[in-house]
Amino acid sequence: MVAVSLTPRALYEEVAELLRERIFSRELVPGSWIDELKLAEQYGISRTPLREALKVLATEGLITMKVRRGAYVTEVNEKDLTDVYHLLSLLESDAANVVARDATDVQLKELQGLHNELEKSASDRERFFEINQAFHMRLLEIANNRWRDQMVADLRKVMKLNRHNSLLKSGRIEESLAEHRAIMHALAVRDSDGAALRMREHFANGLEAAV
Amino acid sequence: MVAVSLTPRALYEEVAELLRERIFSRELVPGSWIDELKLAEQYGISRTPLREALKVLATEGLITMKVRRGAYVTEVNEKDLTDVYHLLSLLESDAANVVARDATDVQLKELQGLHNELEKSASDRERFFEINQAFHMRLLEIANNRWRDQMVADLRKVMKLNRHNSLLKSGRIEESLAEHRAIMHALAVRDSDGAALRMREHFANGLEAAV
DNA sequence: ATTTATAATTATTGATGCAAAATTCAGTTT
DNA sequence: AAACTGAATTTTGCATCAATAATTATAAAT
Repeated sequence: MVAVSLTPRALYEEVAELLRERIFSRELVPGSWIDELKLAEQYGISRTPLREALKVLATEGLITMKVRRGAYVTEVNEKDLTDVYHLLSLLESDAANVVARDATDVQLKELQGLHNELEKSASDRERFFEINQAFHMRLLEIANNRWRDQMVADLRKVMKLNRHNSLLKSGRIEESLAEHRAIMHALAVRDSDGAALRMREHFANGLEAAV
Repeated sequence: MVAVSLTPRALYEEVAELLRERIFSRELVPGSWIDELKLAEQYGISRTPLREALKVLATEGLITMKVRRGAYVTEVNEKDLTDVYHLLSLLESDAANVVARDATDVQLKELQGLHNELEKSASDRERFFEINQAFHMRLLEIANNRWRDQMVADLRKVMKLNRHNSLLKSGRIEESLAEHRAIMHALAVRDSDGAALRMREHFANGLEAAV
């Protein structure tokens, strides 16, 4: 018996995901051209779904397509990273603003629960980042704007093109925790401007580039 | 002799543009399924470039794809419009903030020039909207963040899916002009927070949904 | 020897064909 | 009459094939 996915994705979706992984792992380095024939052969598929996958990645910004020349992995320079990071900060701080204003008490309690988990995980760096990510994801979900969610997801993918996406100095964990505490407090007392401001500060201090 | 474009776009790009027009003109109404075969026949092309065009539109959010079911024009409800408009306001007000802080004097003079044109066009509604759009475009260009530009472009496309995208009551022109004047003043005196605030107010008053 | 032009090779873009899946319609059964 | 089963039709998804443009290599001319 063969296990079959409940929600079968199209082949081009699967391929797009595989390519993302290879790009993020820097097996496909920024600037290098994509060899359609070679990849199709590697995956044992034809070039049609591969090309469809490439178009998806192109609109995500991960690869760049040149007419009649093919596709190459997008090169992001320092300015690109700064620009993208700026937008992430803008979008997530706005999400914090919205959540402080509109979230239900139950939702705020949920965030508080996640934050408490974070406080307990300061010693375990791996777990700290896991909970941290969960917190930000949940915040976005509660802000309830699927268009923003999509934009944040795409921007984060671009950030991952960066070679040194490990801004996670262990010394930063304590500071990061303090910033998170400030954000959570502002959310809890429904200080929307304060929540947005704290989130921007949190980003300015540079932890959130990771993940 | 046949005129040939200097930068020949790929066929799927051309088709994507044609489909966008048909969607915006509501010839293809939100919710209706896309008939690949029929469209390919109409354009006299095969299904391959058409399908690639559909994937581009899908990532732009104009159409939605269901596995093994096909694609339909995205339906945007009131909440979607509110959400998208909120993000446009956020991104453009941030652009105003950045411009007030970082633009060169020459660039600010250029914006002032556009604003002066706008003042003179209050009587001609057609021209007013034209100049208005040019002002916002130029502001974004000067803010100099290609990722934001891309996001704003995509969000504006989604706004155009709206049936009543004519929030342009003629009485609003005078008020809109006053708001623009306030924005321009804040930019001119490099009051970045003020510029962002005025831009948000301008959006809150609802003109910028048009175009 | 260097540069230009032409030919050959390589790679991308577009068309066609085939297989698989989903929807629809008809027929039968409860 | 309504509902369920099954076949037929429609449509999507993938593969293969053709042609079109670009790059590289080779040859000739200045």
